[in-house]
Amino acid sequence: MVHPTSQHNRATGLAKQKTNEKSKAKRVLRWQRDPEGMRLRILEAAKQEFAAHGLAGARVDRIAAKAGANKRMLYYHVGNKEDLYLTVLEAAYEKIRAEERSLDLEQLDPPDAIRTLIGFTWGYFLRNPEFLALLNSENLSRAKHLKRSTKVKSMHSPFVEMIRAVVSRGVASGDFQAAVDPVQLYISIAALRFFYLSNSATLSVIFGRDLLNRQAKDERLEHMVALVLAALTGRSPAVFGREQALRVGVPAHTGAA
Amino acid sequence: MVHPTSQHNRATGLAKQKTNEKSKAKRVLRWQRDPEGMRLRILEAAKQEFAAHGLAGARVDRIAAKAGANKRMLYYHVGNKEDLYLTVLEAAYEKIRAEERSLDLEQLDPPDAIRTLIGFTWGYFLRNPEFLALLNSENLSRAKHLKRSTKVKSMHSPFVEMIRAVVSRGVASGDFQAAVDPVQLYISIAALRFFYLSNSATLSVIFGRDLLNRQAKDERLEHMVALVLAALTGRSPAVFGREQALRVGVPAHTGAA
DNA sequence: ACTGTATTTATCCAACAGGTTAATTTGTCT
DNA sequence: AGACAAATTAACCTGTTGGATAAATACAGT
Repeated sequence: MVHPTSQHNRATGLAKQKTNEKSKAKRVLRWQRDPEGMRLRILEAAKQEFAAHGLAGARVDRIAAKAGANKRMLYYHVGNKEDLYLTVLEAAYEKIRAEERSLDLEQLDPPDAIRTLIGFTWGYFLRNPEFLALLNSENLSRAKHLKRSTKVKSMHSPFVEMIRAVVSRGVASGDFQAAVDPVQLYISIAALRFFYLSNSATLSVIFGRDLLNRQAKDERLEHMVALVLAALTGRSPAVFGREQALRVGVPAHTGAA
Repeated sequence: MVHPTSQHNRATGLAKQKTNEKSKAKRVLRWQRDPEGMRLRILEAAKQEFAAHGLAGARVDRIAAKAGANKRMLYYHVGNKEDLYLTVLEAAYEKIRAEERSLDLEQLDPPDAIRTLIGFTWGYFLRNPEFLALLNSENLSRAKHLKRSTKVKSMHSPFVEMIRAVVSRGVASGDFQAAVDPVQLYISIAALRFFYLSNSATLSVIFGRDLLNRQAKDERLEHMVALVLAALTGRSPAVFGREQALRVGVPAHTGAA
């Protein structure tokens, strides 16, 4: 019955402060209006929930609880479950596109530009692991929702053009030997990081080693950069992947998936 | 009420043939026992269902219907939903491991061995698209089920060793310039194909072009082989990816995801 | 034919999940 | 202060879903 801060302490401001000890219980603790904040909390909670359980596995009640809100609020502020899902997806794309646009490769020499590009996206996905899951979820539904989103369709990644430019410069300068379809290269770079992170759970079980600790992640980044640069420059930058990989051999487990 | 062939025509043999028109309706059409067949149909149906909708989205009733069975049969023959899921997963791993073992690279010179390896796995995933979805599903649940499966954990892929051997030979023969950690290379090769196929739905929307038609798939295979071989040999095998990629430029859309 | 067990079917159910209704509270404008 | 819209809450409704029960049927051994 008591509205006040019913679910969470979503103290948006100077909310509760015992106020007047006499006034009816109803008025001791108050909730405040905060539509924008509420909407944001809902979207954040929904992102976590959808990322953690997928579209079908996500629970509307859990989202509400996590947002310190009421189920009715979701419908009031966003719409039904699928609307909510699409909104989350669109926000995720917007976020990554915005960060992508902040990257400037023009000053760097081609190999460094590639290094920077790979390092940047690697970092982004490490910082935003939910995005991986959201994309997988959307692919499971065969992009059904994305197709309906004119918003996302209009948000082109600047990376394809960046890659085209860098490769072009690299070929001209002699740094790179081969011309590559920038879309293919874009996909390949995305693949190298995406698969590793997205499938780290199963891969870790199969290989019997943790692929997400600091060292493993560093090694992976090193390997990806070396692989791509070796392909582009035609000069394998020393032994790539783990140093002494072949001489020393690889740990115990060596399954695969 | 009429048991006979109630859901499907799962004519396991010479099932219905109008038999004796006089005998009671109950006996006109008969179902036959076929435990092994039933189990297989259930697993196949379950594989499709789990691949299409994920673990949470899968519906036990749909699996039963698709298997031409009854819901009770699932519990009788396999167990509850999660048991069923794990069984499907284990069967999927068994299948790919079996095919993997059939691949013999020892006779081929190192570059051809790599080509063959990539082509083989590419083909496997094209022929078995459900496996992609199953793996994604399992990663969504952070390999919770795999961890419980001693079966899968003991099924090591022969590919890591094959790659180690091939790279080793390649370095010795001078075909390859760099030594690579075979596990990293294994993951990278897996990544190049997995991401492309698994994310083709969203990528197709973003790029505004179909990534799964014949030509696109051929180009992708070509690109993957070229990328890996260029990195290993240090000799970019001509322009890789799409011929004239840079000169001609790339189609209309060029977004990204 | 007779019987016990394996296999299969039809039916039911309690929990759950998404969505809706209606009441209550808050802030703002007058 | 009063009124009206925006925001929030609690309670309810209904179809679904995984799972369980119990009855029916088939088959093998005798």
